[in-house]
Amino acid sequence: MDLLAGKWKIRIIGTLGFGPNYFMSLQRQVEGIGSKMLSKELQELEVNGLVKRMVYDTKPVTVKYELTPYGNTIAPIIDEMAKWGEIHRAKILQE
Amino acid sequence: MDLLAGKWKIRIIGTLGFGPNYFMSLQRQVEGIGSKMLSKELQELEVNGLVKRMVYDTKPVTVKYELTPYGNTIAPIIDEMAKWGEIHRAKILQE
DNA sequence: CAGGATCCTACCGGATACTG
DNA sequence: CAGTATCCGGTAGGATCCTG
Repeated sequence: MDLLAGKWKIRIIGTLGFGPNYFMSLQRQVEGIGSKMLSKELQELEVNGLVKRMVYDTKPVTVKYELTPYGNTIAPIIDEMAKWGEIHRAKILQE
Repeated sequence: MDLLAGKWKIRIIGTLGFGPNYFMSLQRQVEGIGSKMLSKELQELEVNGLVKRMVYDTKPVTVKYELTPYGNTIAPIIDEMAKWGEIHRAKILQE
Protein backbone atom coordinates (compact mmCIF):
# COMPACT_ATOMS: atom_id res chain seq x y z
CA MET A 1 0.00 0.00 0.00
CA ASP A 2 1.20 3.41 -1.02
CA LEU A 3 -0.15 5.11 2.06
CA LEU A 4 2.34 3.20 4.14
CA ALA A 5 5.18 4.38 1.92
CA GLY A 6 8.01 6.46 3.19
CA LYS A 7 10.61 5.79 5.76
CA TRP A 8 8.56 6.53 8.85
CA LYS A 9 4.84 5.81 8.60
CA ILE A 10 5.10 2.27 9.82
CA ARG A 11 7.16 3.20 12.80
CA ILE A 12 4.84 6.07 13.65
CA ILE A 13 1.78 3.87 13.53
CA GLY A 14 3.63 1.24 15.48
CA THR A 15 4.40 3.75 18.17
CA LEU A 16 0.87 5.11 18.23
CA GLY A 17 -0.28 1.55 18.66
CA PHE A 18 0.82 1.77 22.26
CA GLY A 19 -1.57 4.61 22.89
CA PRO A 20 -2.16 8.29 22.17
CA ASN A 21 0.87 10.47 22.08
CA TYR A 22 1.99 14.05 21.83
CA PHE A 23 4.06 15.49 19.06
CA MET A 24 7.23 15.90 21.06
CA SER A 25 6.84 12.55 22.66
CA LEU A 26 6.41 10.94 19.29
CA GLN A 27 9.47 12.64 17.94
CA ARG A 28 11.47 11.26 20.83
CA GLN A 29 10.22 7.73 20.44
CA VAL A 30 10.58 7.54 16.69
CA GLU A 31 14.30 8.05 16.83
CA GLY A 32 15.96 10.00 14.07
CA ILE A 33 12.90 11.71 12.66
CA GLY A 34 12.86 15.46 12.27
CA SER A 35 9.90 17.66 13.03
CA LYS A 36 9.33 18.32 9.37
CA MET A 37 9.01 14.68 8.46
CA LEU A 38 6.95 13.82 11.50
CA SER A 39 4.60 16.66 10.74
CA LYS A 40 4.26 15.69 7.11
CA GLU A 41 3.74 12.01 7.76
CA LEU A 42 1.15 12.73 10.42
CA GLN A 43 -0.75 14.94 8.02
CA GLU A 44 -0.90 12.22 5.41
CA LEU A 45 -2.01 9.68 7.96
CA GLU A 46 -4.69 12.06 9.12
CA VAL A 47 -5.95 12.67 5.60
CA ASN A 48 -6.21 8.94 5.11
CA GLY A 49 -8.25 8.63 8.24
CA LEU A 50 -5.78 6.48 10.11
CA VAL A 51 -4.87 9.04 12.73
CA LYS A 52 -6.86 11.56 14.70
CA ARG A 53 -5.40 14.91 15.61
CA MET A 54 -6.62 16.76 18.67
CA VAL A 55 -5.55 20.25 19.60
CA TYR A 56 -5.77 21.32 23.23
CA ASP A 57 -6.14 24.98 23.99
CA THR A 58 -3.44 25.14 26.61
CA LYS A 59 -0.43 27.32 26.56
CA PRO A 60 1.74 26.49 25.03
CA VAL A 61 -0.44 24.48 22.75
CA THR A 62 -0.37 20.73 22.94
CA VAL A 63 -1.50 18.38 20.23
CA LYS A 64 -2.33 14.76 20.78
CA TYR A 65 -2.36 12.11 18.09
CA GLU A 66 -4.04 8.76 18.29
CA LEU A 67 -5.02 5.94 16.01
CA THR A 68 -8.58 5.96 14.81
CA PRO A 69 -10.51 2.70 15.03
CA TYR A 70 -9.79 2.39 11.36
CA GLY A 71 -6.13 3.01 11.97
CA ASN A 72 -6.13 0.15 14.40
CA THR A 73 -7.13 -2.01 11.49
CA ILE A 74 -3.52 -1.95 10.38
CA ALA A 75 -2.28 -3.32 13.65
CA PRO A 76 -2.19 -6.91 12.37
CA ILE A 77 0.08 -5.90 9.54
CA ILE A 78 2.40 -4.00 11.81
CA ASP A 79 2.50 -6.93 14.17
CA GLU A 80 3.33 -9.36 11.42
CA MET A 81 6.06 -7.08 10.18
CA ALA A 82 7.50 -6.64 13.64
CA LYS A 83 7.50 -10.37 14.25
CA TRP A 84 9.13 -11.07 10.93
CA GLY A 85 11.62 -8.29 11.51
CA GLU A 86 12.83 -10.03 14.65
CA ILE A 87 13.28 -13.33 12.88
CA HIS A 88 15.04 -11.69 10.01
CA ARG A 89 17.35 -9.80 12.31
CA ALA A 90 18.24 -13.02 14.05
CA LYS A 91 19.00 -14.65 10.73
CA ILE A 92 21.22 -11.80 9.63
CA LEU A 93 23.35 -12.04 12.72
CA GLN A 94 24.13 -15.65 11.99
CA GLU A 95 25.80 -15.39 8.62
CA MET B 1 11.43 -3.39 6.90
CA ASP B 2 13.74 -1.66 4.51
CA LEU B 3 14.14 -4.68 2.28
CA LEU B 4 10.49 -4.38 1.37
CA ALA B 5 11.02 -0.76 0.44
CA GLY B 6 10.39 0.55 -3.01
CA LYS B 7 7.28 0.64 -5.07
CA TRP B 8 7.27 -2.91 -6.37
CA LYS B 9 8.77 -5.50 -4.04
CA ILE B 10 5.53 -6.29 -2.32
CA ARG B 11 3.67 -6.79 -5.53
CA ILE B 12 6.46 -8.93 -6.94
CA ILE B 13 6.50 -11.18 -3.91
CA GLY B 14 2.76 -11.29 -3.96
CA THR B 15 2.81 -12.46 -7.54
CA LEU B 16 5.52 -15.01 -6.90
CA GLY B 17 3.40 -16.30 -4.08
CA PHE B 18 1.21 -17.96 -6.67
CA GLY B 19 4.13 -19.99 -7.94
CA PRO B 20 7.38 -19.74 -9.89
CA ASN B 21 7.42 -17.37 -12.77
CA TYR B 22 9.49 -16.19 -15.68
CA PHE B 23 10.80 -12.71 -16.16
CA MET B 24 8.49 -11.75 -18.97
CA SER B 25 5.54 -13.30 -17.29
CA LEU B 26 6.30 -11.40 -14.12
CA GLN B 27 6.60 -8.16 -15.99
CA ARG B 28 3.19 -8.75 -17.51
CA GLN B 29 1.53 -9.57 -14.22
CA VAL B 30 3.06 -6.75 -12.25
CA GLU B 31 1.47 -4.08 -14.37
CA GLY B 32 3.34 -0.89 -15.00
CA ILE B 33 6.79 -2.06 -14.07
CA GLY B 34 9.67 -1.62 -16.48
CA SER B 35 12.33 -4.21 -17.10
CA LYS B 36 14.94 -2.15 -15.33
CA MET B 37 12.98 -1.93 -12.12
CA LEU B 38 11.90 -5.55 -12.23
CA SER B 39 15.47 -6.62 -12.73
CA LYS B 40 16.75 -4.44 -9.93
CA GLU B 41 14.12 -5.43 -7.44
CA LEU B 42 14.61 -9.11 -8.19
CA GLN B 43 18.33 -8.77 -7.58
CA GLU B 44 17.79 -7.21 -4.21
CA LEU B 45 15.30 -9.86 -3.27
CA GLU B 46 17.76 -12.52 -4.35
CA VAL B 47 20.57 -11.00 -2.31
CA ASN B 48 18.32 -11.01 0.70
CA GLY B 49 17.58 -14.66 0.20
CA LEU B 50 13.89 -14.22 -0.44
CA VAL B 51 13.93 -15.25 -4.06
CA LYS B 52 15.74 -17.91 -6.01
CA ARG B 53 16.91 -17.30 -9.54
CA MET B 54 17.33 -20.18 -11.94
CA VAL B 55 18.79 -19.86 -15.39
CA TYR B 56 17.87 -22.44 -18.02
CA ASP B 57 20.27 -23.03 -20.85
CA THR B 58 17.72 -22.85 -23.59
CA LYS B 59 17.78 -20.50 -26.47
CA PRO B 60 16.86 -17.93 -26.05
CA VAL B 61 17.65 -18.06 -22.39
CA THR B 62 14.86 -18.33 -19.88
CA VAL B 63 15.10 -17.43 -16.26
CA LYS B 64 12.71 -18.59 -13.63
CA TYR B 65 12.17 -16.93 -10.28
CA GLU B 66 10.57 -18.45 -7.25
CA LEU B 67 10.19 -17.72 -3.59
CA THR B 68 12.61 -19.48 -1.31
CA PRO B 69 11.17 -21.17 1.78
CA TYR B 70 12.42 -18.16 3.63
CA GLY B 71 10.70 -15.88 1.16
CA ASN B 72 7.46 -17.67 1.89
CA THR B 73 7.88 -16.50 5.43
CA ILE B 74 6.65 -13.11 4.33
CA ALA B 75 3.44 -14.52 2.96
CA PRO B 76 1.46 -13.69 6.12
CA ILE B 77 2.43 -10.06 5.84
CA ILE B 78 1.54 -9.89 2.18
CA ASP B 79 -1.75 -11.56 2.89
CA GLU B 80 -2.60 -9.13 5.64
CA MET B 81 -1.73 -6.24 3.40
CA ALA B 82 -3.74 -7.60 0.53
CA LYS B 83 -6.76 -8.16 2.74
CA TRP B 84 -6.48 -4.71 4.21
CA GLY B 85 -5.95 -3.21 0.77
CA GLU B 86 -9.30 -4.60 -0.34
CA ILE B 87 -11.11 -3.18 2.63
CA HIS B 88 -9.43 0.14 2.23
CA ARG B 89 -10.25 0.28 -1.45
CA ALA B 90 -13.86 -0.43 -0.65
CA LYS B 91 -13.87 2.34 1.92
CA ILE B 92 -12.37 4.85 -0.49
CA LEU B 93 -15.06 4.20 -3.07
CA GLN B 94 -17.77 5.11 -0.59
CA GLU B 95 -16.85 8.69 0.22
C1' DC C 1 13.98 -13.55 -23.78
C1' DA C 2 16.53 -11.43 -19.96
C1' DG C 3 18.58 -7.57 -18.49
C1' DG C 4 22.36 -3.97 -18.64
C1' DA C 5 23.62 1.16 -19.88
C1' DT C 6 22.18 5.81 -20.04
C1' DC C 7 19.76 9.78 -19.31
C1' DC C 8 16.67 12.50 -16.77
C1' DT C 9 13.28 14.13 -13.25
C1' DA C 10 10.45 14.28 -9.11
C1' DC C 11 10.39 14.19 -4.68
C1' DC C 12 11.95 12.07 -0.34
C1' DG C 13 13.96 13.52 3.40
C1' DG C 14 17.79 15.97 6.29
C1' DA C 15 19.46 20.48 8.57
C1' DT C 16 18.51 24.73 10.13
C1' DA C 17 16.00 28.74 11.35
C1' DC C 18 11.76 31.00 12.43
C1' DT C 19 6.68 31.83 14.36
C1' DG C 20 2.41 31.90 17.52
C1' DC D 1 5.25 23.11 22.23
C1' DA D 2 3.91 22.32 17.55
C1' DG D 3 4.69 23.18 13.75
C1' DT D 4 6.02 26.02 8.86
C1' DA D 5 9.58 27.86 5.63
C1' DT D 6 13.64 27.38 3.07
C1' DC D 7 17.46 25.33 1.04
C1' DC D 8 19.60 21.33 -0.79
C1' DG D 9 21.57 16.64 -2.06
C1' DG D 10 20.62 11.83 -3.10
C1' DT D 11 18.14 8.62 -5.14
C1' DA D 12 14.05 6.07 -6.53
C1' DG D 13 12.29 5.14 -10.52
C1' DG D 14 10.53 6.08 -15.55
C1' DA D 15 11.66 5.94 -20.78
C1' DT D 16 14.42 4.40 -24.21
C1' DC D 17 17.88 1.93 -26.56
C1' DC D 18 21.16 -1.96 -26.88
C1' DT D 19 23.17 -6.77 -26.46
C1' DG D 20 24.07 -12.10 -26.01
